[in-house]
Amino acid sequence: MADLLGDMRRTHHCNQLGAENVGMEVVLMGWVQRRRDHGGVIFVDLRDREGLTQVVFNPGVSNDVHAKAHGLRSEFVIGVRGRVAPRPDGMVNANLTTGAIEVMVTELRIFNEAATPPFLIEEDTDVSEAIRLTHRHLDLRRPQLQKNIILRHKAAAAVRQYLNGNGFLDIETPVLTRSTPEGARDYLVPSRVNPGQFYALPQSPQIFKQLLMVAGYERYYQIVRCFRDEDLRADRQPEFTQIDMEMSFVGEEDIMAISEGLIAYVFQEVMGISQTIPFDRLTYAEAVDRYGLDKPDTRFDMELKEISDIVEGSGFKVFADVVKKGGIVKALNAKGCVDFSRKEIDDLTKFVAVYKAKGLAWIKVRENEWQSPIAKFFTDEEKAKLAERIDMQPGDLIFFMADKPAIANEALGQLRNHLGQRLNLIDPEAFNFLWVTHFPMFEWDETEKRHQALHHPFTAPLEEDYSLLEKDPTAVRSRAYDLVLNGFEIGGGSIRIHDMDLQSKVFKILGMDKETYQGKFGFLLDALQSGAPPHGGLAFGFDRLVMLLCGESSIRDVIAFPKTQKAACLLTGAPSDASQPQLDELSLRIKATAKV
RNA sequence: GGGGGUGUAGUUCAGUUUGGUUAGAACGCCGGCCUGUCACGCCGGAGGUCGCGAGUUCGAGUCUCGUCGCUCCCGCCA
Repeated sequence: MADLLGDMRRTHHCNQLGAENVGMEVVLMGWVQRRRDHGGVIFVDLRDREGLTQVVFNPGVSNDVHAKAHGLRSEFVIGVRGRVAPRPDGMVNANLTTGAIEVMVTELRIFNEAATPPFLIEEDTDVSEAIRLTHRHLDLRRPQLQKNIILRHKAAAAVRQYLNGNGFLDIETPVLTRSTPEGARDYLVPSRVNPGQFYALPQSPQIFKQLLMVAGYERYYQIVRCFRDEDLRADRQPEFTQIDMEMSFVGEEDIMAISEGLIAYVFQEVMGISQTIPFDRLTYAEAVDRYGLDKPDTRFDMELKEISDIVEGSGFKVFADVVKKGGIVKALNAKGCVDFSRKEIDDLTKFVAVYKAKGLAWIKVRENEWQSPIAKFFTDEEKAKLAERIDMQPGDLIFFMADKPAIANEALGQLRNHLGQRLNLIDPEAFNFLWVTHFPMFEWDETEKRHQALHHPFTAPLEEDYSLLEKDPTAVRSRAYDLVLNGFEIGGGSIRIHDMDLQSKVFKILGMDKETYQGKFGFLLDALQSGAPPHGGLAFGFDRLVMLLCGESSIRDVIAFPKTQKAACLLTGAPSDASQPQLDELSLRIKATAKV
């Protein structure tokens, strides 16, 4: 039978007591981390969310209490009353904040016993993630996870504090909303009172925050849950949290400045480290040119060099033909890697094949010669130009990629990241921020034979590119910007279109006729005609940001109750079947093929 | 939708290459001893549908086929 709390009340937490408390009578409560029973004296490490304190049961103090302590097991929930005593000489535990003292227990209450946990509740648990997620309430007891979740709270608190102080209003937007055709797959919720119709869960509050600007609220923010029914990744969950912001009467500079201030504040409050602002900037074109990716990891150099102009007339047909067909040839200098084995290079070739690259040419730069299957195809002049462009030095290993620009850049950019890690070029303590600006407005979708918005359809085009909207949409640059941290996109936003005619034109370029866009976005177009101020905003991926702050490699480690790769919750068993009466009420029928 | 990895005791793994008696280890758990440990120590013990289902075989943890879970990646994610 479990003891009741009664009049026992905690006086301190388990990371609080030190030499200055010696002699004090205290009450601690928490979980039994470990029991070390010496037959006589029994030591228990008592754990609460703040830390550990060693409590001591000595038969010399109380025989009854000592006998009761003999039955303690891992994860029992107890309260102890006792006197703080200094550890005997030589018994101080320097690894423990409270290691100078211990609590000599005079009263023990066992509030609850606990089944033997399926894994040890400790810092470095080696247990599979499936088991951790199935017993998430136990996993969440681990110090590492508690630290992450507490840090997440602190980050959210700092965000609110900063934005509140800068005139932003926290305004809630609907979770049951309308499906929008562009973008990710929606999560749908059937409407009982409107049979056959569905709400969609928001992929982001995009349109609502724009409507709030039209409505005159000027500065809005929300730490808000968003939903996308797409396949998962280590940094992607079906429901995730955004710091969503929007401002009126501003341009890019204003939003970037507020964002930098926000990030710097969060880093100062949460991590106690200051960030240099403003952050560096690159245009999309420059980022792709130098790093191959639109979210480059700028913690290390090793930039890509385009060599199309040097090799287009060369005797190496593979390169020359690619350039002739509109492709590019780029090089990556892996400094000092000349001794990579044939197998290592083969493995890297397989690595880039994942990104559709057809091959990976290479040159090993030795003291007096190039060791390479392709060196023989180049003239001395071409060799000299290559050596200069790529900064070849003896000891270098040069990789070449020739392909369509999108493939060559992506594959070589990913190879750059891969080598950066493998060659330990990355300072794991560093936080490198980078704005990427001037994204293209549209990209051509070959399968659907139409233009797609790269960002979203409400993003404003760059004014100087207006003239290109009709004749060459893919050349139009947008007023969109992403914030990149250590190679992760942690935020993105844009200046929005606040003019009805321009918005209609963009819808048309996206392949919608007037009837279609009036039907889907008529309410937005109406709003734009009713006094819409110039406005723009940004949304941060809060989970990713916290993941990087915590030094974790998966957002599941900074979300209290995450889902698996199949979008299931192993703890609750969601998703689950609906009963026939529920389905009937919603006018739904399950296809026979959906059931196994 | 596709590719890779993985699944054996409560947990982490070995055993699978080359099918062969009672499937091992560590930690955890249970019992005993132990008054200064903090990964306590010592002695003893319990614990396994080898993910699931078919098949091949005298015999399957091991081979074949299917299927499911977890995970990483590609596609997808405006």
